[in-house]
Amino acid sequence: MSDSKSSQEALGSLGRPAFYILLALADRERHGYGIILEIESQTDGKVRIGTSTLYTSLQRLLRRGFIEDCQSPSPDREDERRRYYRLTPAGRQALRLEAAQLEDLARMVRDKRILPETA
Amino acid sequence: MSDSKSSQEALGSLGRPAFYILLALADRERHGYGIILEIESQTDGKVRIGTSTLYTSLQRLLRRGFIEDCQSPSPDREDERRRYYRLTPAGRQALRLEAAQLEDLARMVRDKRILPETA
DNA sequence: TATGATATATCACTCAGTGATACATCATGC
DNA sequence: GCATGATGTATCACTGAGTGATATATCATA
Repeated sequence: MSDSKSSQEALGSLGRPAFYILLALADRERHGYGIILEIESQTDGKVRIGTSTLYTSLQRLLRRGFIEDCQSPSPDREDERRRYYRLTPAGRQALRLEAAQLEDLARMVRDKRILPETA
Repeated sequence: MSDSKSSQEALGSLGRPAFYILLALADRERHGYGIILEIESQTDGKVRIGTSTLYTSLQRLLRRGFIEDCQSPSPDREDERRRYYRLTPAGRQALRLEAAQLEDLARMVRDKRILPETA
């Protein structure tokens, strides 16, 4: 094999659940359970993240520096159990990168005419 | 947790490399190395699948019944080393499903205005 | 007949996703 | 007061996907 040097990787390291999570945090900070509900809402109930997926993903995203803990947006009258997360600049950057790749991919799909209708 | 019954899953089981592979096989049968080149070509060299990723993915896709072996499209003057693959109906179905999910995701990205430009 | 591109394959490792499970707290009705 | 269901966070153990490294064979060519 030649593998033209720096091949092997370059595929974007975010899994789908992780991507949904970052996307849910794109516009504002949210707490874990709120992320689940946001994803469910945004996808008309089609995508449901389980709690194990959510919290293990959150851990990994924290470790990678893509998200960070933050204060509740409304500190008064707040549920004490909640833990809030927001995107870091690195996380936003990663999300942009993934989003761009996704757009490319969606374009490829359209070009290959896989779907009956794409309009 | 309540988890509203049939949660936990529903996320589409195809990883990105696997998706690229199925997409490369959407219009015609190809051999392994040809799939690598097709992906590289379709993405302007941005996405490069390594051989280990390719062949282990092909094995899994065979096992899942998403692709199958087939004859060379031009049996005369053919490289004996090549092994050709094509989509099965199940594979095409899986690809359509993934593609539809991808379109939804791309739409969500556009709605959230993650990218500076989407037009 | 050496070389580089083409071609397939496996191993071992890592990491992400996930079902099962546990447990705490909030809001509500009885 | 207290049971209940929704809300909320967390961990364990398992599976499965992706991948760098490596090996090997054949093709085209110079």
